[in-house]
Amino acid sequence: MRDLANLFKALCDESRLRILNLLVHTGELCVCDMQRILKFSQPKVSRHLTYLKNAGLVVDERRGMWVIYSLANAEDETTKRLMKELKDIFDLNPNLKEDLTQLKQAIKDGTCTTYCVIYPAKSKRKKK
Amino acid sequence: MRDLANLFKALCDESRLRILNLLVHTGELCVCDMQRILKFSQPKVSRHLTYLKNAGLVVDERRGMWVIYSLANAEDETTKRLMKELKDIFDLNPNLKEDLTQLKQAIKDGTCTTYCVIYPAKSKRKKK
DNA sequence: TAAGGATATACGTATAGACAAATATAGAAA
DNA sequence: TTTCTATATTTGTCTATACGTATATCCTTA
Repeated sequence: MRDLANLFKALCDESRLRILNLLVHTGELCVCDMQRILKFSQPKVSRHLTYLKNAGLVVDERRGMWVIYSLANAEDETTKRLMKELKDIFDLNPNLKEDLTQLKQAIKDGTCTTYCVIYPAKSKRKKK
Repeated sequence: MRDLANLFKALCDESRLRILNLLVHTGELCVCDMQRILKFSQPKVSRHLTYLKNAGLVVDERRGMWVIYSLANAEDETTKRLMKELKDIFDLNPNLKEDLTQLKQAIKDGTCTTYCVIYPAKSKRKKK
């Protein structure tokens, strides 16, 4: 019960929703990419990612110099359902769509570290 | 965007989720019933209901001495989808189920004002 | 009008958490 | 080792909001 409230707590911040939106569409992204795309300060991205990680919504993995965050595989049915719904809800939102435009632009410009430096071979990757 | 975060803000409190759960299953309920079933102080119920009302999730209507709260008909697609999903999510939660047991008990005992005093004729009512 | 029940609001306190700025740490490369 | 880049954490400040207590308001009924 408290779990359910905490799940929504992780979702009740605009910055975290924007981060999740990027991850929903890419699967994974390094911190500095989110920072650049969303124009957040570095500590700001980091703090929100820590929050999402503690809430069990994302996982992180170090890749050399970078830390890659990706969506966690939800363990419980509730989180699973909600995250699935979230995907659709995100697509209804114009502002979130704009963030995705920025993301695509960064990939095209070669300024997206995850796609252009860490994993240059492919733009769609399989999970490890 | 801020709207979406605010929607989740309304859902990120355990007390408000418990209130919504009752409303999801009854359609409508007066303040004093929620207070008794959830064992909340009167100002606590009232404050959370005001919060939910400002968030556009519930509407209120005075019926003589009582104020009846019911679920609002969501105007936007996002809220609509989320509330629909919420219904299923609530049913997965044992604690919320326990609240419903208390509710049914109150109806049986005749201590549920909404069902036994305000609308004694029927236990399932149509909306006004 | 007075009284009482139902509901809302005001106030003070406590806590969570958002932010910026500064600092710390980790890994890569010189 | 030193340096640079990426990321995390600490600190201090500020805001939102949860709570209980006290008080106000609204409506019904005597």
